[in-house]
Amino acid sequence: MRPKLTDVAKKAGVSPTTVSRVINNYGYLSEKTKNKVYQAIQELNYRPNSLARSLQGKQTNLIGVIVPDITNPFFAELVSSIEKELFNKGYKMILCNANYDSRKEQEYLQMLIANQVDGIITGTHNLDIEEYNKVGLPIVSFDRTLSENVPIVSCDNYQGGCLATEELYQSGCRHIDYFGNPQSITNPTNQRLKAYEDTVQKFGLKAHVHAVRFSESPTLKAVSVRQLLEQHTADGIFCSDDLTALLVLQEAQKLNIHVPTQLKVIGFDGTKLNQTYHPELSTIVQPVKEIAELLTELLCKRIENPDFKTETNQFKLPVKILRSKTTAH
Amino acid sequence: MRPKLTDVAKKAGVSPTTVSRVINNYGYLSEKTKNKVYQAIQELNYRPNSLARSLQGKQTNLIGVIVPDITNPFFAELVSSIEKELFNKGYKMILCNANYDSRKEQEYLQMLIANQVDGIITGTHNLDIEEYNKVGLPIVSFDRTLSENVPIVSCDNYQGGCLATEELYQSGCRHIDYFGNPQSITNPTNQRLKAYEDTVQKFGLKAHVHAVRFSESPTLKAVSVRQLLEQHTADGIFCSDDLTALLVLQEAQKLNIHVPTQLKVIGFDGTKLNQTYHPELSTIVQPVKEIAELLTELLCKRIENPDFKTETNQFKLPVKILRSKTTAH
DNA sequence: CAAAATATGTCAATCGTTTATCACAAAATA
DNA sequence: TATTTTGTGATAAACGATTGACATATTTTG
Repeated sequence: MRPKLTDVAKKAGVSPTTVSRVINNYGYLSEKTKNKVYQAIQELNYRPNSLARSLQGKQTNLIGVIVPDITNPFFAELVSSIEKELFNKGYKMILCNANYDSRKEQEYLQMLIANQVDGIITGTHNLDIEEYNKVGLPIVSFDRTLSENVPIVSCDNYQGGCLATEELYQSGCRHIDYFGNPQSITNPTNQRLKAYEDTVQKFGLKAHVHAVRFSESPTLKAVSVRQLLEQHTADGIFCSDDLTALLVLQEAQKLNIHVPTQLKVIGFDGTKLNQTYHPELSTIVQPVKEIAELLTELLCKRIENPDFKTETNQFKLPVKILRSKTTAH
Repeated sequence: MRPKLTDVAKKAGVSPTTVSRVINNYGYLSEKTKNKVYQAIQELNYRPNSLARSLQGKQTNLIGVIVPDITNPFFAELVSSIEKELFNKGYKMILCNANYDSRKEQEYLQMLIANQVDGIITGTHNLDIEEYNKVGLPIVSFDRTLSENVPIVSCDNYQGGCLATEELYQSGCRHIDYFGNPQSITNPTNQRLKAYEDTVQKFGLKAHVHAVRFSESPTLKAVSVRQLLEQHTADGIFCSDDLTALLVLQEAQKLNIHVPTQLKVIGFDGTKLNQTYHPELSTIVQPVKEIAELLTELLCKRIENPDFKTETNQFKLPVKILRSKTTAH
């Protein structure tokens, strides 16, 4: 049996009240008793039962983090950054992999509530916004519009879309295709598409939009990509994420379409992983660290003060373009 | 304020005891009252407070998962598989990114205990084994030796090492180098090295072992790799993980060393990510799904029955070789 | 119709900790 | 010396749910 507060009291030869006072550091305490208690805690390897503390009114220091897919390097890096931030602030993370499955997301949401998490960071949503409104907990969201009063952090998707499209144009492309995950209009990542459309129009070009679902298997995605490449119509492709861009590069190579001379490609996300293992890929780099910092910052503010409000609930962080070989001219 | 059991009772017009009976499904209950209660639960969006339940003696259904680095695709896939398994069994995961930092690992361990997790899966350890013995909770380990009575699951690292080395030899390599993360002898992944040494010896070749730390930055790793390649001594390299193998391929290309004609390369891990985006890389594929299944299976057995024992505490799962272009001849 | 089974309620203890209140020292200050 | 400050203990009520003991209906069965 795990030692409890009364065991520590007995060991230290003081009252339970005193032990609690030492742990929570309030009231009058002499150095001597403090040390006695600390020593007893050490010897028994005692840790206060979080459940009991939290039940009594203290925070749980648990944060629920919901993402669609942790095996996607972008989310892995985001989660890693969030975890770092949370850890430094004394919070622990319950990771929920929703897998683009609304039932799972719903179950996780209920579980997080039941486990009395102090707050939730969500980077996915396939649920009715209503479900999130019912939660009654501090929430912040990454790249998803949930509700009026849920802060939403994202990179400047529109700016990224412009930069990417312009890069292709300036590298000489005149028939620029868009490959991307089809999204609802309210989804901020949809701004990448919007920016693409606006930008090609600005240059007097036509938009060619192709939907490729994230959730689809890479094999399936590859087939769609291949079909498109076989038409040999595009001289530039803007992919809404790097993994799709890599697929395009792969299929292009198989079809002996030379990049960047015959076809230029640019992606989106710019994970460290890709920067290291695919430095040739031009891409739009999301400021993952800054996103994680802002998400946790906003959430913690809300936890400390539930009435915490900012003028706006939309936070767009600037992206950077990484020009490399796949858009060289 | 979140509704509680008594609120549900009031709403349904029954006693708190009855509500509890409905939730926990025991004693005599009429369909009518059950429905009344269910409806009240629905209307109030009530969830029993996990903290209170667990404090009362029920399980927390929380499992701590400790890994060194979630941004490493291998661990991302492992964590993803573990999460799937746990979710299906009704458990939730607290993800701990230890970052090769023993202080952080220690803090996380304490936190998991304080949060009364039902069990721990650990895939890293930089702590004294003693720390883990003190835990007094069901633990299972991936690829790390913790203690006599902690089950340890890993792929058959030795078999993998043999397969990899043999593959290089059979593809014609006669000067085979080993690039890997230096490990303590007790670490099961060290068996990859052992297998390499045994196998080259079997073929009458000399072993050439080069240490490259996982925890080092890719840039630093790349430098070591480059230095080695510049010597142009090896005609085959066995890397103890795929990421290092990719680095070797990259540096080889920069130095105009052609793979596989001048140099053959084989990695280890075989993540889905690499299989998709680097199908050219020959590698040893770890059975991630099976590892995750076994880990959770063993842990759950221990949770249900703390005295659960198996004849052995070492579980080695067979690996598969994936022959591809980087070892073609 | 009596006995058993079914259905619900009341009450209280429990889990481990926090925290307020009251009490009573001993030490420091006026 | 009288008073305040400081240090400690004892006691009890929370937090929200579970569960056992017991009482009391109502319904079903023999």
